[in-house]
Amino acid sequence: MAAAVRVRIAPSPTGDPHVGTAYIALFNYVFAKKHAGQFILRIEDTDRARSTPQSEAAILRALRWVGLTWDEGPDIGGPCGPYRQSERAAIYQREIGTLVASGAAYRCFCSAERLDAVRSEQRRENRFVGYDGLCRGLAPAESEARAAAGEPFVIRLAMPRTGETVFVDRLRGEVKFDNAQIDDQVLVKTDGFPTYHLANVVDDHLMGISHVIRAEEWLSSTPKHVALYQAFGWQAPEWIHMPLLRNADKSKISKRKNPVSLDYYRAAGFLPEALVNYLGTMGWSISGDREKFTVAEMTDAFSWDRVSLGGPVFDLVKLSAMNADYLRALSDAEIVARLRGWRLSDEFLQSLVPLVRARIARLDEFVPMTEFFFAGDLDYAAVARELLPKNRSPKEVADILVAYVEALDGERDFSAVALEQATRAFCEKSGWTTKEVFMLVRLGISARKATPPVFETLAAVGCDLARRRLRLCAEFVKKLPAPQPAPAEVATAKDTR
RNA sequence: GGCCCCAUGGUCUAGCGGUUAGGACGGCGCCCUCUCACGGCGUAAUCUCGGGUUCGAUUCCCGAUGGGGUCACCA
Repeated sequence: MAAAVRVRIAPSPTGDPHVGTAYIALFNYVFAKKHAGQFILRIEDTDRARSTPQSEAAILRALRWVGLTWDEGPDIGGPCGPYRQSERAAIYQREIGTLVASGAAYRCFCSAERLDAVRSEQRRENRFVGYDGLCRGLAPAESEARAAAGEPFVIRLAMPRTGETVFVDRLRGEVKFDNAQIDDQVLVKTDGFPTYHLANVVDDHLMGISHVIRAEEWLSSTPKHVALYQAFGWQAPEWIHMPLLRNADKSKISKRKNPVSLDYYRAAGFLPEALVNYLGTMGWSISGDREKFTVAEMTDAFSWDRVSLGGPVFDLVKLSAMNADYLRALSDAEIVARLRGWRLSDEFLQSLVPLVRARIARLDEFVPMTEFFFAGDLDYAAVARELLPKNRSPKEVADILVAYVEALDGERDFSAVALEQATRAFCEKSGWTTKEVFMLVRLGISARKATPPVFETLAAVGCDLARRRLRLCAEFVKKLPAPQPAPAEVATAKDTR
């Protein structure tokens, strides 16, 4: 008598659609389908400073692109809506009320300064770092009075101070935490919005989530969630923490060391079915000698017993090889259709025409002139000389390129006008001349010293490909030999290598 | 640093007490071939270490080491 399976993916719309979201979504999706359950999409936008509707839209689009469609979600509704946490404020308010009333949670009036001071002292003394519980002893009447008087406060969970919290992770077995090691987590922020911990638990319960399948980074906050379920008197779901995708150096996958946006993979010409297959081989195997499978085949064969917990390194080379397999299996006509759905669309070609029409004398010049708009990674060897402006070292150039990419990360508007404005601001801040930076950007995104205007070009290349190329370009520059130092310096340099 | 998780070639993995430790990517070599690629064949490369348990440990237990995560009014 297996209970109904209801699982969810709960992304936070605060940036690009993340490959890790697709990874976790895949396992949720497959598990749901395996057990004829529901796969739910819930948008966790309680960080009102960072959440954006554009990001939410991008996440939905990307998840659809990889084919992981949901049974309930903010766009299609369902019996447990709304599916966007920002629209569920009344629910959290109601639920936290019961916790405050029962004493399982309490108001905390401590200032950020005081919390900082407490924490830094704890850190200095190498002790457990967490809230010291000052406001926990406040008399209910005083707490009420101060709140009524308009004093700002957060609401914290009153964690049990003794004993231990034990829960079962489906993949690891029993995991135990000493309660004294668990912080009195903030559940409601000063702005009245719930934190992840509260909203997540309340929604999972109200939406009937049976299995929480999420990334391992959540493992150490699970005892807080377990404590919350206990405080509410609710039955906790089953916990399943998937291993984290890793960079080549084994650290948690990150945009500094790996393309991480699903939009990049689409723009770079990966097929969604290949990407999703590859993600299915991260920490999971269908059998000993097979690694190519569809989502449907993965569903048929799925079992948690086939999960391995060592954090898998995400390898673009291996992904590309798998992508090649999928590509070759397509018919000629299908490949043409894919190309048209990618960049060889009328729409994209038309967007390029204004950039080149004044620069071409014959049609045949269009292709060579626009070649880099249709490429993935570029080779900078031919422009190596140009990449080092006068009096700039390889390291300086590499650093400025990386700084520029990071500045671009905050850019929501990727139009030529906005990009020019942002880039000029960047130059002002960094002290580099626009002449230097504009040329470096041009070289980075095109590997050419002559192109249509940089910002139009940048906008057309697109932010995902552009970021990838600029980072690669930075790496290329870093390896360039430094310009010839003055002879005197050579004579005295002894620690060159 | 405290707490928690993890550990098979460079990478993804199979293995669930006795195997010549299997497959894939990548590397190298050969074949195919007008070139390149595809394809085929071959090859080098792995059980982190130390204790147990056992007739026997890659496999089970403990410890060490190493790696990772987490310690926010971000998720």
